[in-house]
Amino acid sequence: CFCLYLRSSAFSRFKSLAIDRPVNYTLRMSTTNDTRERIIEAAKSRFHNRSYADVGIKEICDMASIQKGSFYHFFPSKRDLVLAVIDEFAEDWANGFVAEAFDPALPPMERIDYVIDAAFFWQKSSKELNGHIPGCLFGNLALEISTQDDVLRAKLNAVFTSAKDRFKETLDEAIELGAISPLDSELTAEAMLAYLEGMILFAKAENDPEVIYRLGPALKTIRIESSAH
Amino acid sequence: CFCLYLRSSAFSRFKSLAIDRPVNYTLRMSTTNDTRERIIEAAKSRFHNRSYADVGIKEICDMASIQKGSFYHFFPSKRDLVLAVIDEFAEDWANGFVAEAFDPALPPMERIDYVIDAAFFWQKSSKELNGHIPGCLFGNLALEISTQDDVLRAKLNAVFTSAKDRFKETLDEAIELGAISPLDSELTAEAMLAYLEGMILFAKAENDPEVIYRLGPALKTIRIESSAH
DNA sequence: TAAACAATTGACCGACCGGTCATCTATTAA
DNA sequence: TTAATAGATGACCGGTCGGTCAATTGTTTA
Repeated sequence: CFCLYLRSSAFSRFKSLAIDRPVNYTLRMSTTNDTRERIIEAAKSRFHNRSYADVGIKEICDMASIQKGSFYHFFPSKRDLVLAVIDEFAEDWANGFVAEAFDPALPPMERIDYVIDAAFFWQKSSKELNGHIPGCLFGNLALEISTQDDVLRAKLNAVFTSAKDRFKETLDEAIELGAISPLDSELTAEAMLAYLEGMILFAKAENDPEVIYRLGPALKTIRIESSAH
Repeated sequence: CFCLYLRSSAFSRFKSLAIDRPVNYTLRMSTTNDTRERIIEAAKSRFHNRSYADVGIKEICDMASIQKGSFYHFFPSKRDLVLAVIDEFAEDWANGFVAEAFDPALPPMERIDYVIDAAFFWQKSSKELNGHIPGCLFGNLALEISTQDDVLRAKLNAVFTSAKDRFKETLDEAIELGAISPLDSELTAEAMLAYLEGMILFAKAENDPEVIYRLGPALKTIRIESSAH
């Protein structure tokens, strides 16, 4: 499973609260109360499987078994919620999907293959649960709200950039080992990530995870040459 | 400009009404009353620049300078409206963007370059108008509603398939002319379209049309080999 | 000219939207 | 033990959502 929700979220809460609170206070927070986490967990799942605009606060509260007043005790607005959801999901992603796919023990170009596998199994297992492929939460949100909220857009961009960096490291390593001929690793990394999002978009549109296996082989063929100096 | 709205929409109305209506009646419809077209035009622009869920009927009516009752005289529901919007936009797309990019007078692989140019200028001019890159309406809708409405999903798939066919024709022609080495043109066409959608997603997330020029060169490097027999 | 029908109006519907607030309870620190 | 504060409650707010409808106006056919 790609989700290390409990571990990662408990850690992040501890970290953020420890800054300006006494230690024993922080311990209480991180051990007993989980309402905030339940809200985020509920929102994460709904936003991922439907859309930001389509999911209401009431529905999230019902799913987390709390009242609306409690929600606004933890989040000033729906927008602040989705901001937190992106943060948490990015952490899940980095610790789960990305960490698993970009395993440093693997030869660099095999990691790229592994990204395809990871994406396939993720979407496939989601489909088995809900009947529909949810796609990539970041891609979904990026297309839904990029024109409407520049702060959210920037946050999503940051997530993409850190994912792109993983591709770039891998490509640089592959070049160094002579596994591939030199290229512009920065741009090629971005291109590969774009292709990955495109594949997932098609898989979602066809509601068929096999699309990822069909189109996957092209990922490693993507190249952008270094520009001449 | 990629939009031949007036010409194409007038033609489609004529066609669809001529089936079961007397001729002079059809002529009146296609010459005087344009309310339905104004509704679709307003919805097309709003859905493209924001999202399906975020745009209300009231707002579309205001934009088209009609009352809500008039809207429901032409469309049974919001869902039927977006169905019609997809139809019209697909026609605009085929007659504009696609027809222009896949110019048969050009050598096949140059058409692929031209797709990048067309996508770039389209997004760039949209940004100059509204301050934000709208992306691809079909990609936007596919990610927003694929999990919620299988009929809409199927309709969007049909649009993608017809676009994919243009890529496939072009690749087959290039292979025949010896411009590229043989490959699986069906899959490679789908892969190229996926990459195109991925590029546009990134351009929208960064709100920068230049992304399309940066990542564009990789489009022609995408290859999926024919599977062995 | 009259009947028929397309087109339009604007008030109206219940449900739900994001968000507020006074109030109460549970926990903690002093 | 008490004062302070976090957490939770549920009624409530104005506004908007998609959608309905009876009545009116405009145009065409008979």
